[in-house]
Amino acid sequence: MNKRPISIAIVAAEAGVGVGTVSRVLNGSDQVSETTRNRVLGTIERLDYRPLRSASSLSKGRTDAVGILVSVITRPSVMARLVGVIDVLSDAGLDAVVFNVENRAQLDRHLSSIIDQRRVDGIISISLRIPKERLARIRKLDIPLVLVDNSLPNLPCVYIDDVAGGKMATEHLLSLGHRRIGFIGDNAHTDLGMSASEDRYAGYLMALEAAGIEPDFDLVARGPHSSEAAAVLTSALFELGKHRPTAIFASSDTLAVGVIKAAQQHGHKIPDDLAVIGFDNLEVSSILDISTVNQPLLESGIKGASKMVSLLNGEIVKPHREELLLDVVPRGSSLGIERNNSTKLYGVVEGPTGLQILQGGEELVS
Amino acid sequence: MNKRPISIAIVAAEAGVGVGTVSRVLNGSDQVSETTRNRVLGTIERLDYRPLRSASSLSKGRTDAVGILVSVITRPSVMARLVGVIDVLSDAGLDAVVFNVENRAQLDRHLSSIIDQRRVDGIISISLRIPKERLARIRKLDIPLVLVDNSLPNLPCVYIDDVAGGKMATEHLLSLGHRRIGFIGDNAHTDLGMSASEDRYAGYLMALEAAGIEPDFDLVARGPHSSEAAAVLTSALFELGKHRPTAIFASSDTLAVGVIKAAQQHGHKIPDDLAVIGFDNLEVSSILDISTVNQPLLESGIKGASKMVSLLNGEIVKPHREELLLDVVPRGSSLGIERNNSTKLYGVVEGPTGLQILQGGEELVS
DNA sequence: GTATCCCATGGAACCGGTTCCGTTTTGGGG
DNA sequence: CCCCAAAACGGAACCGGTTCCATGGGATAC
Repeated sequence: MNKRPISIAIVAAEAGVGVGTVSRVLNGSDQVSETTRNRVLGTIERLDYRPLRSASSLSKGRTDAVGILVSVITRPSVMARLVGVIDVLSDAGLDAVVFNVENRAQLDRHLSSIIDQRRVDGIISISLRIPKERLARIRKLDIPLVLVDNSLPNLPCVYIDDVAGGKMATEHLLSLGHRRIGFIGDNAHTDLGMSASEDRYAGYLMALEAAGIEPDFDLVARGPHSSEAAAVLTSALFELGKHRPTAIFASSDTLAVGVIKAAQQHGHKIPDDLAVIGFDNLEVSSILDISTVNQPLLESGIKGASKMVSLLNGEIVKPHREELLLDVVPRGSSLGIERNNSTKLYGVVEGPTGLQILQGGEELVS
Repeated sequence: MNKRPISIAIVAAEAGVGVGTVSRVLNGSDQVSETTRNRVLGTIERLDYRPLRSASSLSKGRTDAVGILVSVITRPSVMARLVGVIDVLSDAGLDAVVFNVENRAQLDRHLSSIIDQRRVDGIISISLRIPKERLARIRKLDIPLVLVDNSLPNLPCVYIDDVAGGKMATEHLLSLGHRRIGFIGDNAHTDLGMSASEDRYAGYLMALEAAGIEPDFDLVARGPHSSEAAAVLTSALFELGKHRPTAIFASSDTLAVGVIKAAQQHGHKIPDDLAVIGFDNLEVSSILDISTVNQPLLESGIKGASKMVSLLNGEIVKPHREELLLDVVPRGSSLGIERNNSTKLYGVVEGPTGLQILQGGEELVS
């Protein structure tokens, strides 16, 4: 066995051509005659040769990889965006290098190593705010940067209007006649600049003001981004007795789940005793029939990554800054109408051992 | 401004030393005198120089990156493992290149490009079976491979015994007196070789047999891995009337959620009319008080990535193959005991605008 | 038949580090 | 003060592609 992997020089020698010609064939140059091309391709095939990534990176001056900065990756909303990003990059032949960021120090460290070592051609930041000084450096070095779920002037980004979304959610509860509306949100995350929850809170206040309702801060609570925390906070709100809220806007579906859980534990009926609306339209909200504000999560990732691909190809990014639209999805947790949310047409058939639902275009496996 | 980025030659010239010396300083060789080292470090600092990743990759013959093959990434269980992997790699200074695989063709394409272009130093496969022919190639090229949530002879891997887990879950229901126990699982995913659901089904059959119960295939149902599908299948099982199951083992918590949802829609009380146990111990099962079989998800990722780091450092991987332990987590969906699952000691305090739960070591933000 | 042009091609230089080898410097003992 | 081994160091060769430039040959034009 030949220990040393096959290099372009070996291919060239074997095919009886120069290295330049092999390189041109590899990169689809039209400066190669049909016969030569075929001979080289044949040799490549025969030797099972693949060019080494790092070598071509060095000479081409680019890595064909994109760095993805992600905050608390476990959140379903973040996940969905990430999947969209990865799929698009993958289709474009770009490596997706994922950096999980949990605090400011990590963000700095990752950014510095990414930028300075130029291990990637571009950076996609999901739900994270890039510190100003880093931003300046990125700009100076001309490294493409796309923001997903975030917005900054003069940068390609995909974002939503969280303030408007918070307003929509609150207005939905107002339209149902509620006047004592609580808010449960995340702790302000100044560290990484994730301000969605606070922005939605701002929208909540705006909606109340527009309705001529004085905000009651006893109905406002914040905690960690978890259902458990939301449940504890909701329980605390129930201790207000007669002054407790008749509806709650949770700044994310994850929190809404906790709110509902707490209400049930206290013996309160949803939505009669307490109406609830969340945010994000996660899978869980559909399953548990929770009203929510839908935002296109997967789409945000897809569009963000597409912008990156365009940037790297030197194309003009069509909508440089793109705002995705929100819409209220009213469900049982606020309307009280029993919805049949198994709307998908699932065909149940008899399988070899028990019932079975076949998946799209899939054959029954015996 | 100097357009061209700073290279090691510039640093060497500036510091009045040879490139070799700068390189030695960068790589922490002890063949450099203290004074020279300091001078070089000073110059590096002053010029803000960072070695180019692709250049050092080429000459060192390694990329300092690890490829992560992931199946349907959106599943919370897969996610958790992925997070564990990324965090460990990141701490070890390795790039995490994520490849999302949705079908066999994609798996092949990714594997081929990863392997042949040597874009990564090692491969971690999460919940995926690597085709035999690829495996042979990986072995021949001596590319480190670690399996997470999967097991193959002679390969470092972290896995669980799904059969035993299925048995444990079923035994839990049996111990509560149930005799008509249903099973709801995933469609066999022969494409990517994800067999967890089928393995758990095997354990289910074993437990029944051990208890002297003839399996009733009318109580078995499979479909896509979603709550909605599970709900539909559960509804179908309810149509059996008197012969319907009194308990259901769902091969994942995601499915268990659908089972419970369907039972509630049909007016059946959990667990009195129907006991349910899931698998994975996802966050959702804790929130919804669903009994489950706990498996260490995050840990599997951490351990798998640690093995990879050891392999790349040329160290011996301590437990070459590692089986993680499972345990039944009984909750309200089978026991019917109202559990207070807000066991965490959350301290609710008065914030500037409303109630607030402070997070670990975090300051109150004003 | 010859001049002209262009297409196809070979190969050297280059990308920016690492490493090895040969040379210089250092330090300590005689 | 000299000698020698060991430490420190400089720099060429190298990793494996890409690209540019020079060259050769064939086709076209005259």
